[in-house]
Amino acid sequence: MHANDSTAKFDFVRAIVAEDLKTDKWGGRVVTRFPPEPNGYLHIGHAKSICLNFGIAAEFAGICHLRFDDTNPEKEEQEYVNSIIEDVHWLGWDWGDQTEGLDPTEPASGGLYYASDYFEQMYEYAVQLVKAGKAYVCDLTAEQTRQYRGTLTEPGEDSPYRSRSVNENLDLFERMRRGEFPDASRTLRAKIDMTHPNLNMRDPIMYRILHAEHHRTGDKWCIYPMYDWAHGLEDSVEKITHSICTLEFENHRPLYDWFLDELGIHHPQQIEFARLNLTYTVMSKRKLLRLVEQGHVGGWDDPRTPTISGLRRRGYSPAAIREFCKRIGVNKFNSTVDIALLEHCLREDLNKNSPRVMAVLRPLKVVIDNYPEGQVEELDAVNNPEDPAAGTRKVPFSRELYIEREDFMEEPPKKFYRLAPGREVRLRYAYFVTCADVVKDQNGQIVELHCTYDPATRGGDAPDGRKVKSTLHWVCAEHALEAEVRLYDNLFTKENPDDAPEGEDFTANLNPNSLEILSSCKVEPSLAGAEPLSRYQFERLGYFCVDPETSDEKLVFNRTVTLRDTWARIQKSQR
RNA sequence: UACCCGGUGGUGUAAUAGGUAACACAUGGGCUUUUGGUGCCCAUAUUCCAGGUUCGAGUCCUGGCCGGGUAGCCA
Repeated sequence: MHANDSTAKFDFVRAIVAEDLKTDKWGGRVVTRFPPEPNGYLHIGHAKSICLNFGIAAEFAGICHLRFDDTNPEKEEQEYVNSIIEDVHWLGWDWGDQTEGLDPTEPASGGLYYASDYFEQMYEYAVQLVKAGKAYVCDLTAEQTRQYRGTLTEPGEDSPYRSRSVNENLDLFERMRRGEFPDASRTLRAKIDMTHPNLNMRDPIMYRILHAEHHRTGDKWCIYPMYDWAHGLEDSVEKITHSICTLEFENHRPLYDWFLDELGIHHPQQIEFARLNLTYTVMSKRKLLRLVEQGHVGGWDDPRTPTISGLRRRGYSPAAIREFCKRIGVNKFNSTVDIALLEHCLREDLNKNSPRVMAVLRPLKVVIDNYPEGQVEELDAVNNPEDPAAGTRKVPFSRELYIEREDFMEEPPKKFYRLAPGREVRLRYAYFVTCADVVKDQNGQIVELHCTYDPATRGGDAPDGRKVKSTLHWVCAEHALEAEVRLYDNLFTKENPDDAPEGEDFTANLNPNSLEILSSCKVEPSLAGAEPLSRYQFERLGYFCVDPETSDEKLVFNRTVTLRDTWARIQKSQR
């Protein structure tokens, strides 16, 4: 396999698309779709599907529709529609005129679609099946329907209403639509085979009666189509070529095919792939909803959750998420991706693109004894060593500074390179300083350090060529801005949160230390007025993002991810 | 115990007519460094099992084992 071979490295879905293009199966068209149900917020697992569908469309000169699969009014809300539109767009994908669909009373146009726009068409298709003797109105209760369906190992039995005449079915179905019957009293079912080994084929329900207000169609309908009936029609109406979904719909494919074949309409190919699992987190809507509702996290956009809005607030970039989705690939078997890969993609992007600033999380006061009192210097600092075009900025320096508490040790162990009594280190972009004295309070707590500086090392280079083992970040005391910094760790303590003791569930593995709030951090003055969601690297510490709760009175940062930390690893192995 | 799908280093993937099992992450080590960051180099480790076909099998065949999905008027 050669790197310049343009046909190389297709995943199995792309291989199918490429083959279809080659054989001209769809007249050269590639039309995919991302069809979320607006009943929750999107998460990183959805991002995999979004990147797959929109990515394939982009790579093969096709188009991808954003379509809301809004066929269950009881669970769906406009709030979710809005958040999904925002998230897909934030991830960097476009579907044409995305503003058109924002008004729930207007039909969608451009590449934004709603299943609810097809309700009338779906109804007509259903009538067509009834007329063909392929669907019937059934009066069985939910409980009876289940009993008649049989089990995994036993065949089902025909419903007593299965042999109703076409005319009776037509009449009943129309009256269902008109609202003459109470909820759940009747259903429209496809007439297939109650003994079929695939349970989905045992006369599946196409419509249920539900007198519920729909977020877009209001009270126009009191019958709503089931997924299996609706989804293929949505795909067909939109002339989708490749209908890509997750593995649990594999068993539904025969039914997807059956409906479209019986109707004789455009018939896309359904292709199933494995959904994403990530270590140390949960991905199902149900579990995320529980975390939110039971207050284990602050909301759908809590920076600890794997929702797109949470990742955004945490400081993830769309590019990092897209790169991650590219690297994990696509397959047909369940797997769990190491969260370290996501963080790797994150650091890779942030390293290239984040401006550097200095911030001290746990401040320790340092006084430079031989530095003139009242003097302030403006020193040059590089904004991004990975990007010369980012330029430089000035940072103030004077007699009193803050350094990181953990950058000083009174009795340094082996391999600790940082400041210690009598030891010389470099203050980044400033001077070499040597620790002369340690001031403690009555409890023996270190409250202040006294140092001397070497004026000849201004900017951080020694003219005599002498070396120091480490470089510390610092913030000038007089000019420092106060900030709150929120440190995050994995939400769960176990790789697989579901691995819980008998009788307990994933919430038993919640990490009690997933959030630590530091309220008296010091950051350099250039951060004044930093915009919400803007990203920075705090030198030597990690990547941080301005939280939307930030204000003129209080700067608030979220730690996106730490830098790779060799020292932390050494410490860990020494214990 | 019915039907469907699937098993490649620790993890995620590649090997596209049967032809040297490769890449990334992680882990360990080294070099460079005004971030213990970045970058660069090296190392560890892989085809579920058993037969068969073949000069040659991750790939094809048979049998087994293991994992996942499915009994909503959810999607």
